[in-house]
Amino acid sequence: MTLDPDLFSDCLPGRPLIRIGDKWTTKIIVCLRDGPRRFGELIVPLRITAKVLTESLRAMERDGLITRTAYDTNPPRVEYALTPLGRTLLEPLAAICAWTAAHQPAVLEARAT
Amino acid sequence: MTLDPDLFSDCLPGRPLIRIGDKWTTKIIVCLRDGPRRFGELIVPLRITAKVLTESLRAMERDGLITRTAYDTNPPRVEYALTPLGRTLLEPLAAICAWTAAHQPAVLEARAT
DNA sequence: GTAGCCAGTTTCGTTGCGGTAACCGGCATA
DNA sequence: TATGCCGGTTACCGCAACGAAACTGGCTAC
Repeated sequence: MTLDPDLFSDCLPGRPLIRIGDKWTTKIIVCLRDGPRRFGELIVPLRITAKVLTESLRAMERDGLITRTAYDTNPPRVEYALTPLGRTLLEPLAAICAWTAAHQPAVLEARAT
Repeated sequence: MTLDPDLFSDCLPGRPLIRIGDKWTTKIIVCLRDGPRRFGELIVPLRITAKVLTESLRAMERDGLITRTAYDTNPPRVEYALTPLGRTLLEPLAAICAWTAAHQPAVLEARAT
């Protein structure tokens, strides 16, 4: 019982990470890695529904991870882009991706036995 | 529409990561960082219920991340420990923790405005 | 005038994670 | 006899994430 009950207070909040634990945030960030993208350019490769994509984008905008830019053209054109803050997430995300690529087979094998 | 629809197939499976997206796995791994721990030594600092802890431990055992060792004593004594595979998760997890420690204030500030 | 494009919104329903509370079985102590 | 400890199990429940489908609105092209 030697563990500090608040061991995680500054490192692992309620959820493992702000919006990193959910299904879509990480994928959206990876998708915006190479520059701004339009709504329709996110919805197709992510295979996400419009409603869930909108919700995710709004939440990430609130958190300062992305920006939303609407152009007053026709048909409407909206671009989403990573903020500098959002861009800082690419590095730890890459560490996670590397771990998955390296060890997922081992996990799947363990799960099978 | 230039993105490969299978962009994430080898990097970000259905969930962001095997059992990394959920609420407890990361905390359990951090908790076992310094050596084996008993059931009761996990349940107290994690502030988790017995049912959810049992479920999480079983799942992590299936995935080969931890081992469960039951000693035939009285009262019963069960120890959980990280496997070498589970231990490899500490490094990417540290990257996430570092990001959170560095940028969580910025996120909270963005959320407030 | 009708059809299509883009970026949504709305409604409704499903699923699954996590939580609460009660209970169990073997042993030890009072 | 009963009470407590340890490591669970079981039944039930609520909520938030997720999804499918239909609809909107402004503009353009046919």
